[in-house]
Amino acid sequence: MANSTREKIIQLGDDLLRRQGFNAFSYADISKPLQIKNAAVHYHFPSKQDLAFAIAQWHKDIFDRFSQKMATKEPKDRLKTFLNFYHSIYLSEKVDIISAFATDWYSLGPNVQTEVQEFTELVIEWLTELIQEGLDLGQFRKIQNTRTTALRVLSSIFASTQLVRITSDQDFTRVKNSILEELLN
Amino acid sequence: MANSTREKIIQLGDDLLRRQGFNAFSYADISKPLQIKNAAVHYHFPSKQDLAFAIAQWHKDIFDRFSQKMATKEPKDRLKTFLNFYHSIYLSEKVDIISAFATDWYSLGPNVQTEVQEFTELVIEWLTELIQEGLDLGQFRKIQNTRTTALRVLSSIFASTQLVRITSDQDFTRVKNSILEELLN
DNA sequence: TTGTAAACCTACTAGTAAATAAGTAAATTA
DNA sequence: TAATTTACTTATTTACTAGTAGGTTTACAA
Repeated sequence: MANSTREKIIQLGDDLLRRQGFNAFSYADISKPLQIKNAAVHYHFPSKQDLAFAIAQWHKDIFDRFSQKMATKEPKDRLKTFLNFYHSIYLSEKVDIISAFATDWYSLGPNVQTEVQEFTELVIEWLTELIQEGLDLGQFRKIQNTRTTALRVLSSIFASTQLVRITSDQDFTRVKNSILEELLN
Repeated sequence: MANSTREKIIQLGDDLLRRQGFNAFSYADISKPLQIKNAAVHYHFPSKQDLAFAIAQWHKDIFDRFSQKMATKEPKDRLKTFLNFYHSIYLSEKVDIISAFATDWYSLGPNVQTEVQEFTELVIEWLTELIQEGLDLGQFRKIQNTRTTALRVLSSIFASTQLVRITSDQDFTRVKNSILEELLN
């Protein structure tokens, strides 16, 4: 199943969405590299909205597996893994999936928007819990409200994947390290 | 000059770019509301890249006037005005111009990219100086390297204008206040 | 063996995109 | 006043867009 055409379309669609934006790629950009016809993509995803929905779902699944795998690790390491995950994103010239969806927000159908909202809330809550646990264990420093801290960590990381396109690679590492320094005791 | 067709096209183009994205609007979206023909837009901006360039330049000019007007004010007030400026952006359902350009980065021609890079560096340097001054005057708390702090302020604000599209309005205010709290003595 | 459904393909439509050529009216300049 | 430039319009081109109708192959089941 992992290498089914459907899966390949989702992965390539995700790549294009995050590298170029939702309105900047077409079904042809997907069918050509996969060496299938345009209509084959439409067979799996009748409309582009259906594809967007599937991509959102896919990320939900990935994050679910990620958070389950991380559950046993301690907050400090979970945060580091999370930050490193985004580090690898910016290296691939892509932006984070949430910011990608956010910028193309008004091109998305209501069901896609709902799916993205659910996924985002999942990530924020995961981060909030992580920070709370870190505080309880004395690994983190208390700065402000945990959700606010979570939002700022997320914001900084999201924006960084975009900002480095404009400024320099160094700037990402700078921000990443400062988040760690700020939180860690 | 302020209400010339050229100026109107730039302002409407900026609005569309930041609300929908570069690839999500067409010349028709500009010509229709202005009640001119499609070709009239092409007269002023032969290609869409020319329009993007003009929008970038326009923001450079605006920021130039902004920073000149702010020059006499003290760092604390300058920062507050800056944050409030972005608060008004998110209220208008638009995203910041830099993140808008960043997400559509690979749809932009090299000269537009250069212009955006120059503008971004201008803003970062302005913020860096502001923070340094605030530190010298004892208004701000030293957290880390000034450029890093500037990047994090910028990142948080940029991402927030995007994130609030997905989550709630409250989350923006949360982040905005936390930036102030963190910096101010 | 026949039937059926999944996973395609060929061929097409209707609409929209950016861009251009050529013409025109009004204002500006020589 | 004549020539030129500015700011458009009409009309068209080329290319691409998402999406669909209907036919074909393959595999698997009854």
